[in-house]
Amino acid sequence: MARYTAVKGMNDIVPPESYRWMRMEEDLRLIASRLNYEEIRTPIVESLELFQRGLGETSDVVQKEMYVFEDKNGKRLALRPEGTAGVVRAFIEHNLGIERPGPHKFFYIGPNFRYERPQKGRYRQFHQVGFEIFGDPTPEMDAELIYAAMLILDHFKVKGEIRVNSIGCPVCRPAYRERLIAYFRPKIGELCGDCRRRIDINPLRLLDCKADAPRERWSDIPLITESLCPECAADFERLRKALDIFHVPYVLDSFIVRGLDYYVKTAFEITAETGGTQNAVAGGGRYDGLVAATGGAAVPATGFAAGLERLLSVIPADFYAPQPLATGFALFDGGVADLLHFTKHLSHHPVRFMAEYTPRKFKNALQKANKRGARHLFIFGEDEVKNQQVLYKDLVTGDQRLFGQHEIMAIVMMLMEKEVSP
RNA sequence: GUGGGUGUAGUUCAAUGGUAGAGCACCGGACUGUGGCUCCGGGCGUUAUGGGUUCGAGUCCCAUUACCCACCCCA
Repeated sequence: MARYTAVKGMNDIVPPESYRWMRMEEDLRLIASRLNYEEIRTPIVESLELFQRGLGETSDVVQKEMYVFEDKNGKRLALRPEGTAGVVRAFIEHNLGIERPGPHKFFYIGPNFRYERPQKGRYRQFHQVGFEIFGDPTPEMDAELIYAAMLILDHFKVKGEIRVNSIGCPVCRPAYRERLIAYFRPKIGELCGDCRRRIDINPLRLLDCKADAPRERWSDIPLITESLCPECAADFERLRKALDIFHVPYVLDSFIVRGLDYYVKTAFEITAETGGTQNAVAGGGRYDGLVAATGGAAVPATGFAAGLERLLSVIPADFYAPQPLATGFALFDGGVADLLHFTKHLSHHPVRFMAEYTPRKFKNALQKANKRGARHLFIFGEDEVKNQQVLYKDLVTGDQRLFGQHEIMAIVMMLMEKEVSP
């Protein structure tokens, strides 16, 4: 019989890697909570229309990357390809903007799905953490958001580059769009096939085409930052001042664009050495029009998402050291009951412990403990059981001592002390 | 959707076209309650699948498939 395998592009997360995931997610939730972002959990399935509206009909995600299906009623549904649309829907549906005063800060963590060809750092099921702020129009809030992204990077000891841009608004972007088309039209013969197609659909995307590498080839490409309307230009200035106050190290990059239609003004991206070409670890910006476009009030919004696979790939390998393992063995049948009691008592304390109830010879217990990578060994042999004691051995230092079987607190204290200063 | 690379034991890898192997891991045993050993024993694996060439294919050719990498796109 053929063995079952995971679906292409969808990966199991198994030990020991799953431990790093658990810890990373714990830390992300903690950081979010401290900055007063509240968690919001939305379904993985939404109506197809929500994404079509929100992300824009011309985006690649909507056009060819979504998992779309019908339920038994014929309703068109989709696996979420990103997190923002669902959060916006929930924000509107539950009147979260009305019952409490803004600004409203939310975060989410979870899987997203896109039907793309997998490669390093890109999977069909991938995971994101996202931060979203509703009800605040200020570029200062954008700056605070970028600062939060920076805090996350710093926390995980990740060296990333923060690149910032303004991509204008419905007032000034159309004019820039025309300038760009006018600039590239005469050069159309020099462009790659994709860009020839894109020039009328989404000319902004020509800017980050890797095949054409426009920024190296032409030095006089019109820049969005030179075409901003007075309001966008002023906001961009305020953004930069606020970032300076936060001491966020950033570089201006006029070639940053966003793949999804809902973004305006502030746009930013964080790249890091992920080992592949997929080096964008996080990205986001302002999306003032999305809430209204989704059927809510005219609520300004800003946010970003970070890819967890990519984030984890740049977190130093030794960032999370597993808690030292303690292990217990009985040396004869009469020790098993005591070992069971010991397991039960230790389970109430924050120590990582596992027992094995097949009696072993002392030597074999040592070998087994070593192979398992345990630091601490507890032995229930004939002498110990007779005296209601347990033998403890530190497998690293070789030290050993006897404890009374009921001295659980003393044992726990010792284990925790060793954890702090080995 | 388009390219390129790679598929041999759980794993890492061998095997000039001529009998499919090793290390590690794993399981069992020996070694009287003190170490990461040592020794002994344990693997017929449709060499990814299906065709073809050949006296003979893990090896060469074709197709399929899976994985990886890249394009594309993005987190």
